[in-house]
Amino acid sequence: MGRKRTPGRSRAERLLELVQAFRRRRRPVSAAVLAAELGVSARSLYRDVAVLRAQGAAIEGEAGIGYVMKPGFLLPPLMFAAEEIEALALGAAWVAERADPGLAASAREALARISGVLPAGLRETLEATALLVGPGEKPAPDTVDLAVVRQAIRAERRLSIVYRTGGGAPERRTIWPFGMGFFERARVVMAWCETRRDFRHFRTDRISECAGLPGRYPRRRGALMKEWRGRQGIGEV
Amino acid sequence: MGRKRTPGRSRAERLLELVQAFRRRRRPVSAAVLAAELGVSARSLYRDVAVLRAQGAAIEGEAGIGYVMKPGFLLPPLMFAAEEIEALALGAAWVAERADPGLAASAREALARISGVLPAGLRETLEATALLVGPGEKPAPDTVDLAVVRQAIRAERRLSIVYRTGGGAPERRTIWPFGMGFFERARVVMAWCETRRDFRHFRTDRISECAGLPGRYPRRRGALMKEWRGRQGIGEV
DNA sequence: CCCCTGCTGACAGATTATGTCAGCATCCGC
DNA sequence: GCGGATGCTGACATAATCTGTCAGCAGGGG
Repeated sequence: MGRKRTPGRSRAERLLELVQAFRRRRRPVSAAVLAAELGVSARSLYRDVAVLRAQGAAIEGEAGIGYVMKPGFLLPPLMFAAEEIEALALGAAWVAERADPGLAASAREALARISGVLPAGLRETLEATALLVGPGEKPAPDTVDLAVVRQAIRAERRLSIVYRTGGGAPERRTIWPFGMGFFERARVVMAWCETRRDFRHFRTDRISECAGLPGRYPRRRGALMKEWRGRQGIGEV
Repeated sequence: MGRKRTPGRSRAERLLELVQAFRRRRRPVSAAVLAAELGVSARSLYRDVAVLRAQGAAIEGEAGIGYVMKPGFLLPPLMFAAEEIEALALGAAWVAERADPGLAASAREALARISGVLPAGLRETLEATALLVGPGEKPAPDTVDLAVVRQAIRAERRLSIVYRTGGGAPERRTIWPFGMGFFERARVVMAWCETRRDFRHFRTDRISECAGLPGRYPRRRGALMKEWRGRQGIGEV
């Protein structure tokens, strides 16, 4: 039963305080100490830690030791040359304009995050950027969400897709995706095709279904990429 | 009465999302739009704004207009998501591949700076990015250093260039550059041409000489850009 | 004048947060 | 191995908070 509670600040505020408390320390801290510092019970502190972890904070807890938060939760201040900011803004603008909607949104989101840690002068440069991406023919819209494909690439997971080849009927295939290529008029998934036992490219606008399969594929995607590059006669990037 | 509620994320999470939503925009946004974006009622959004203000966010609301958040909120943004890093990497790769050498180098440099603040996992994502820019026809190389042009744009300085039009002999012109457009097969400087007393585009590969003149041109480049947009029938970005 | 928009108060019901208690697992020093 | 410190989880009951709806006021722009 929640007997003694001092309303105090809101939970959101307390969570931020907890982050600051972690950042202030280098040595491990016990939950009891932090709980006392924030004026809550140890149980609540465990819950708060769980929330921060769910948000992506790398908080490590060891029994008998305490908690340590590794850096990389909040974005630290960043400094760039003006031309570097313009280069980032232009690249993000290109992605926002020519990639699939999910990646486009991510580009805008990333730029917004960077904007949040820039000094005032550079932020103006970013907001008033004069570098524009020219209009042009865009790739046909996709049926499936390419974020699913990218997720599979990152996690090295097999995908089951339904693909319509140039002149044929749709076929179901199982692939090991390891890359995605962005051309001016098309996007392509690079993969090892289990069905064909060879490397294959799949235009994203011809994929009508796409579902991740459980388990990883048995090779590293870096190795697949390297082998594919060799076959393509493309050098290292 | 709270009738239809989708549990969704916690309030703390939503508040951070709201900050990001503000940072993503430069133009005023209405509470209704933000509420829809966050999946919450307008009333709740007003409450959220009140909370952020209490935390020190400079959010300005004007009746009939909407909200604008001024920069300088002490709460830094959260770390990038994996897909955001991929979006940045892809954009930078495009710039590195398709822009002029100076801007390409800046893009790589900017990415290196970002890489420096990433936690290990994200740095791997960045370094082993699976998103590639497809090969394609690149713009013809330039004779002049476009960094000079960009510098002039940033500083709103007049430029003296020698330009070769489609079928004519090279001419010297004085221009007020306010933007640069990156097309698939060409790069273009957008400027007000003093000689022609009108807006003009200049393909960068046809500029054979380029030198900054002292002093600023008498208009703000943002205003020039806006007017040019109006003439082009291009909406706001 | 009308519409859009910010802003506030009230209310009731749903959701969440919290402390207490109890127990298990893990790491360290002894 | 033992004991203490510590992380971690579940259950439970109560208090606090959150939320949407409704209603209304005020300011800005056309």
